[in-house]
Amino acid sequence: MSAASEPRFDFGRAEPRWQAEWDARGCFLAADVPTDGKPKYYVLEMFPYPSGKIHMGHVRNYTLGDVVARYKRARGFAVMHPMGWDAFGLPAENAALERGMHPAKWTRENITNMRAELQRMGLSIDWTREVATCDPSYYGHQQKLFLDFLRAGLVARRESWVNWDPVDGTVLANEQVIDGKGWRSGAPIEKKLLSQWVLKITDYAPELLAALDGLDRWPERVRLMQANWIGRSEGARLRFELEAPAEGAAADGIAGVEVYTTRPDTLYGMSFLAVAPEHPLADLAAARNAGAAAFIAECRSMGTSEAVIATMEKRGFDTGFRVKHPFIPDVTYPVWIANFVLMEYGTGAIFGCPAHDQRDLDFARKYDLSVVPVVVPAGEDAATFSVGNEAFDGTGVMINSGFLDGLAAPDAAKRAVIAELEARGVGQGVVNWRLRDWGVSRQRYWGCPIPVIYCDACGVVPVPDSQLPVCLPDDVTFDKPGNPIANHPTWKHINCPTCGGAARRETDTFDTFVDSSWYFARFCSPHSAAPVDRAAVDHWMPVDQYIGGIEHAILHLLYSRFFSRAMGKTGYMAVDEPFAGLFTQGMVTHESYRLGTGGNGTWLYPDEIEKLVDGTVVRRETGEPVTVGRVEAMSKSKRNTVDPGAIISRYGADTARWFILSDNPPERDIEWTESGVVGAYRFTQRLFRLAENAALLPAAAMPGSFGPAARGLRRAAHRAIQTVTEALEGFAFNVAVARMYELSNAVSDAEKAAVGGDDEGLDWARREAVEIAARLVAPMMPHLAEEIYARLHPGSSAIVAELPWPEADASLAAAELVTIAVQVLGKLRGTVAMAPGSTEADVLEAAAAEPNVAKLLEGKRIVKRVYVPNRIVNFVIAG
RNA sequence: GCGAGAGUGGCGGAACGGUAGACGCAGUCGACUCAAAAUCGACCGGCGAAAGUCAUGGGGGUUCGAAUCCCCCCUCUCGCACCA
Repeated sequence: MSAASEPRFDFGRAEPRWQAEWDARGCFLAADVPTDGKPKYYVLEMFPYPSGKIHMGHVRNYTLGDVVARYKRARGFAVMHPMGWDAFGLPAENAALERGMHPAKWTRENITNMRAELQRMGLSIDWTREVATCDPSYYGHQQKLFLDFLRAGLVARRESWVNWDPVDGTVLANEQVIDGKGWRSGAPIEKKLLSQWVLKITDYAPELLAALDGLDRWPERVRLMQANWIGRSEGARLRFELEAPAEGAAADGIAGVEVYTTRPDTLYGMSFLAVAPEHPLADLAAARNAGAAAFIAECRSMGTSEAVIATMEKRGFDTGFRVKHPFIPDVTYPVWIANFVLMEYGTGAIFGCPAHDQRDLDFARKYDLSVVPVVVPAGEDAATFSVGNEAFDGTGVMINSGFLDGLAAPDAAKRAVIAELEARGVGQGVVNWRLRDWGVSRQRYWGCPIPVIYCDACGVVPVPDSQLPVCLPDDVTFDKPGNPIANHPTWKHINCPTCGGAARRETDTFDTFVDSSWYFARFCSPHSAAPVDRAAVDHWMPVDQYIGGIEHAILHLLYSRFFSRAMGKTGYMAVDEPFAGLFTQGMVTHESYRLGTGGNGTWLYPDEIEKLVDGTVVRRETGEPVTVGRVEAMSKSKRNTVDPGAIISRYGADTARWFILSDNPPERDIEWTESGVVGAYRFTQRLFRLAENAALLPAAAMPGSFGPAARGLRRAAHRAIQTVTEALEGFAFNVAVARMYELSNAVSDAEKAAVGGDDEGLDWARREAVEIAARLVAPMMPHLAEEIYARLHPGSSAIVAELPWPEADASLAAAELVTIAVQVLGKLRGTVAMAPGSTEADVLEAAAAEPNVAKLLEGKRIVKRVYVPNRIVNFVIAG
């Protein structure tokens, strides 16, 4: 057969043709409120930010979801699989600043491009449900939800600290703060207190924690991370009286400091008290002490991110104030301002017990404060136990602690000390939560306007529902510092809806996490005049399978869980948990390349380099040497990206889908390699060729009996139905791919056996196996599957996308013999082949007779015989 | 720093506590070819002539049996509240 007549899967023609066919038949449309009686299945992947082009992470995410959607459809579910755009956010404003392009135009162009790219992937998406969060027809409903939350008491106004760039006159995201400086201006950033709208997620902290137990189709680690984030702790609040009241500027002197601790049992090990730089007592210290003021000012320039605060050097300033110990008369401790104490957690003040807390110990060693152990580990001598540079935070027995001595720490001692605090009226046991209320105000243009009005006479006035949506002004400029909406000459000026007097609009917009906290509900009825249609959400919610990156394990998922409850409270929805099943995928990584040999040259794109036969890597155009860097997440800054569009053009969507599924488990990071893609491409061609050869065989009635090769092939095919199904159910897509390779190898073997051979029924079995292969591979490579099926059934109007999932014949799939491993003392010494139903006695006899095993057993006493049916025999011998 | 994961041949990985390395990629040799590509066949963890033996990041433990369960350590990844 010459190369020219070699059958080839022409993806360039086949893929658009099948996409058009699915579209024409409406294969993937769902109804808002279906009446077909089928069980529903809602598959959702995290919607993308429209950055301009899809990246490999998207290909992976949406391929995973599409496999699930297509598989569930074949299993008889009515599947809803929508797509939309998380279209508000900072990058659009950056584009405006850098290229003078309006965020709306930039975003809409990006959406158009990315939609086309996603459509080329052959995803089984109901595009009639598409929404973009930057569209007033979406965000107007969000404003309505917010106003209903406000009326329901779920919203508050509160001050909080933000990163402030004094040069750009703007608030910075944590990621825009680099080494304490603004990324654009380079100016040292400051902490600034701003009045913000918050959603009261902490009202739901206990419930959000408790309900995690019911999320049995979520990864355990995500539930753990959320539980830790919510951070329930049991401790005590206690008040320390100042030795002498601190004089305030006015009459509001401070007489004491309230502290929250999870370890009240270590109270006798105290050596200092520390307050956050933002604490009122710190303010008082600053008022009378220039050193304190300078230290606080320094702390102000260190950013608001917890990670930054926790990793920097622990530093403090002694205010000169002293507090009294609640139980020990006449003993006082210094009050420090410390840069590692968080104003947002607990009361913004701690007592320091260096012996039993690492941060306190580091601080005490730096400033030479005393370190008194009050808990000794079991087995340690109280007289000699001391703490070096490692705090002891384990369980033990109380010492040096007055009435607590001898009690078990921490639990019994905690109970005793709390009882004493309560008896003396200086403190009480409390449950504390790490979770903070959700600040949703952003001083940015490209977001959903917060629909409130400020009136000097009436105060804060919600925008009346009839005036929604509050649309963003289009005619904004980005040439001045600050928020473009606030700078707009007229937009914010409005008459108060209550009194009619002059008033101004809120110029802050919502955090984009608000947009993504309810889009899954909107997808159920994307054209509804209300935020959601109750019948539609009642039918479709919760999402049965949600798929996205692990990087969203906490914030997005927790906010969405809160939002569903808030929408429940305001009557929009009855489902508390929006995502019944969650799958978190790994990242897509690639080698990175830098010009030169020092590893610090310009980053190069993968298609700018060439790997020579001797293993060295050079720049293709110039031959300059290139350093191959580590494999890491694809990112624009490192230029280690691969453009999915180019891959699809060159190898086809099925190849891209197949590779991204094949190489490793979906929850793990995947390294994109060119050779892997070529391998995937070869498989599409191989499967097509095998299938087409079989399709050329005459279609005939099923024979009455089959020869050995035909029986073997049928066994392989029916086993593949079982194993591929099992793998898909378990999200083990890489295993499903491996099973498909095994089936194609079996078809290939049969093709060879057919040459010259005369095996009864082999032609029929080949056609059967190839049809099974097409239907099993369809969720993963849908275009190829259709193409094969069409060759097998010329003239038929049936398509794989509308066919049910194949059923395995278990009797055909069963093995004729099983191999049982035989061990002696746990080491493999041989195998025996047995019929599947063999008795234990028969298997043990055959195992003992295996020559190698018999040799080892000779003259020995068998102490124990371990027998695991169909798997293993282990002889434990003595003597 | 705190919280959460991951680590198996040259590479990606497979493996209800039960034959470690399925399947793929790369590679080596061979067939076909004028040649190349494609395709097909054989080999493919280390040591050893073989019998064997050592091997799942490192060190301990539980078990008849551990990649899998427990403890300690190392390395890498994710999150840390205004990136999405």
